[in-house]
Amino acid sequence: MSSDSESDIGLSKRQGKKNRKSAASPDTLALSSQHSKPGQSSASEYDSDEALSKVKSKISKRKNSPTVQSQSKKRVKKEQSNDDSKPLSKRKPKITRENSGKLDNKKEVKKEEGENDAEDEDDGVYKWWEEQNDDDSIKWDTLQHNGVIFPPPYEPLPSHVKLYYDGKPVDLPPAAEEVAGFFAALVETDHGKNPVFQKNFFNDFLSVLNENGGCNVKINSFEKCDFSKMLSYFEIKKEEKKALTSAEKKKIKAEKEEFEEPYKTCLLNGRKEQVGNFRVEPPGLFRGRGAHPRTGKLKRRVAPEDIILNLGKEAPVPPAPEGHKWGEVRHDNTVSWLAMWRENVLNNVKYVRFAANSSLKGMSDFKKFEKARELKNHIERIREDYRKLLKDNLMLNRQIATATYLIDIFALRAGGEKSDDEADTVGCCSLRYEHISLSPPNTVIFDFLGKDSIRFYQEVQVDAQVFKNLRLFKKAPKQPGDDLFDRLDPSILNKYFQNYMPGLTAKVFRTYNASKTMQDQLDLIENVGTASEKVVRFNAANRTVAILCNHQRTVSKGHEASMQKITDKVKEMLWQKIRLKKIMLQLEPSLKKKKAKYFEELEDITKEDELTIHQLIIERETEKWNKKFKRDNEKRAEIGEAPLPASELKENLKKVSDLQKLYKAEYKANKPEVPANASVEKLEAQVEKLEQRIINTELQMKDKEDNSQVALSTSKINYIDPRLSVVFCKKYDVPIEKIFTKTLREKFNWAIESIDENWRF
DNA sequence: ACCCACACTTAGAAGGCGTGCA
DNA sequence: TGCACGCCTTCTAAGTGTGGGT
Repeated sequence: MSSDSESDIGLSKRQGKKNRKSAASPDTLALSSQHSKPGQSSASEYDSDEALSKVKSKISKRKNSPTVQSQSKKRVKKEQSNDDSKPLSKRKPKITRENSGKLDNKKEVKKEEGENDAEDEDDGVYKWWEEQNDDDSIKWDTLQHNGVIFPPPYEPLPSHVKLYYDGKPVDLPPAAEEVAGFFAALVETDHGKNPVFQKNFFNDFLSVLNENGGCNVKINSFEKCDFSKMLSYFEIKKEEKKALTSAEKKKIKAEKEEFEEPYKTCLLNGRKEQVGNFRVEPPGLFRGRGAHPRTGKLKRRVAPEDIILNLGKEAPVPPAPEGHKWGEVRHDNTVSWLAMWRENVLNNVKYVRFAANSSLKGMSDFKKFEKARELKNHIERIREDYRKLLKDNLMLNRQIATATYLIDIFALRAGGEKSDDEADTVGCCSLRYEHISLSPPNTVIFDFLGKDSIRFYQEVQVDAQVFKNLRLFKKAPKQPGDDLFDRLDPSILNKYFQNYMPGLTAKVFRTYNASKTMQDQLDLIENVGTASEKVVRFNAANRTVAILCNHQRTVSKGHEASMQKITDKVKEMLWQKIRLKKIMLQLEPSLKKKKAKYFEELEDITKEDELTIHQLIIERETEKWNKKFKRDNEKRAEIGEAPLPASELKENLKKVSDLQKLYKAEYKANKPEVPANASVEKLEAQVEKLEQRIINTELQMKDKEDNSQVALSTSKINYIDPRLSVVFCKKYDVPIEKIFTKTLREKFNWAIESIDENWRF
């Protein structure tokens, strides 16, 4: 069939790898290239390289640009200062107040600080980015914190709220009632309707029920359980909470704040830092993403005995809750977590960590982006090499080259092995036969579920040799279920990457390509227009990156409806516009010939459309007046005034029906009525205005549609070097607040504070 | 060489909250 | 001025990558 009878593609299934379908014969190692025609590759290599050479040429262009020169100068400077760098711990005894202090003092400190964020900065803030710190194996010298917050104990439901089984109320022991309640809250959601979720929940519910002495009814069928009473009780509770006065709400919030205050921060090397997730995860039903085999299982309540605390030897150990002990207290300064426990559903470890704005997180974020920037210096060679390696005789090498190509060009993730009790999702190395389809000469269709079971669907053109290789990797006896890259796993790939650059791994390519793309996109933006217009363009650039990384979100519930609304609005405006033009022609029929173009669109609205629009307007107006009448009267009733007479409403509705009559007449006559004081000039101005509004609305609509499935935040938070955004704001005079939310500004403070406008990724 | 435990980053959903508009 | 809507934060699941033990 193919000219690629490039011989033996042995299938070596790594041991321990998830057993999918067939395991074909053990492999022969070499790939004899004798059949591969030399001319073949060169002939077809052409279009393939387009994407790449584009990238390359941009890189080489940049090399000669002045910015790069200034950059390299900077680097020299940095290196010099490197020389006198001392270990982080010895430098900067810049520890202010409450240094060795007890955390308990914090309340007063907090009061002093008041609302002012900046105040904190002028003496206390630690500008770690102004220092050198190459060694990150030691995370801290001293670490003090107050432990974790446990969720409140379960409060049984009032006795009239029950689970019903087969129509009968059930007296559940509180522990089982709690689990039933978890499900009740979800019955109407996708989770609650998912059979796997239901089954897993039900099994665990029954175990808890048995563990706690059972109940008055023999429960053995999920279908006979009626959770509706519980659900409506929860809904009532929610309503009640919402209905509280704002003063009450404020008070509750303040109390919560005060209680949480000690847990929100900790002392790292004597400096105050935020803690991220200081709350222990409450019990609940595991909400796995995609087709997760364990979704719906009970995630059990975590006891203090399950928790391992990590803090400095010198730090006081926070007391465990009354009558309890901590599982363990550890003093490991090679890690940056404050507490951990093991969760029962997947036996995964959960950590309590520093917040994103902490120095430790900031430093590693900074290093991540510097590493990605370092890849700039190696990417050309890497690309040259994998280009050659695509034709290598050794199967392993071909797979390495092909995988690298996919990771580099399509920003695939590494794709580690997964076990049977997780959702079946894949990345590059774990792609299987069925995940790509090949369509000659060089089109590849990817269709698979990636991280979080997000679908990756792309039809792309690839390098001719890549196409050949993929066909080779799919060659019989391989079949659906088999690994495409049967010789590969992320660690092999990463080892290969290390040859180019220490610390280079598959994920660095994603960061690099994302930030590089952002830089290129930002370079295209002209410095014109208002700040908000520039933000729109920034977001468009951001979107390019998000699409590259396949960051999606589920379309919101109301999306379609709200799109329809805008479409209708546009149509109505169009109709208005055309109507105005028609009036114009009645005033001055000769215009039609004089400005033929201008009147071309007169036929753009069908009679049918016209009718619908008429109806829509009439309905809207009627409703508007009815509503207003009702509301006004309600208000009057409240202040004890007599209701407005029905005649008032009638009068207004009369106006509407007059309008309706007018429209009817227009529809019949097939031409609008000319208003008394109309003039061509006035009408032209009105048309102009409408035209502008239509353009704006359509733009807004497009933006909305484009954004409906794309999540910009993930790339903004994790992939786009924040210095790019900061430089953009400085150079284009856009307030940083328009790009970064408060949280993001805190997280990226290092970028905001340290960058001048000539910085480039 | 492989496996697994561990530590850390990256991810979308859910829910809260502020705001702009009829 | 109420409320729908979209933005932001919180939550926790789901990845990647390292390193130690066998």
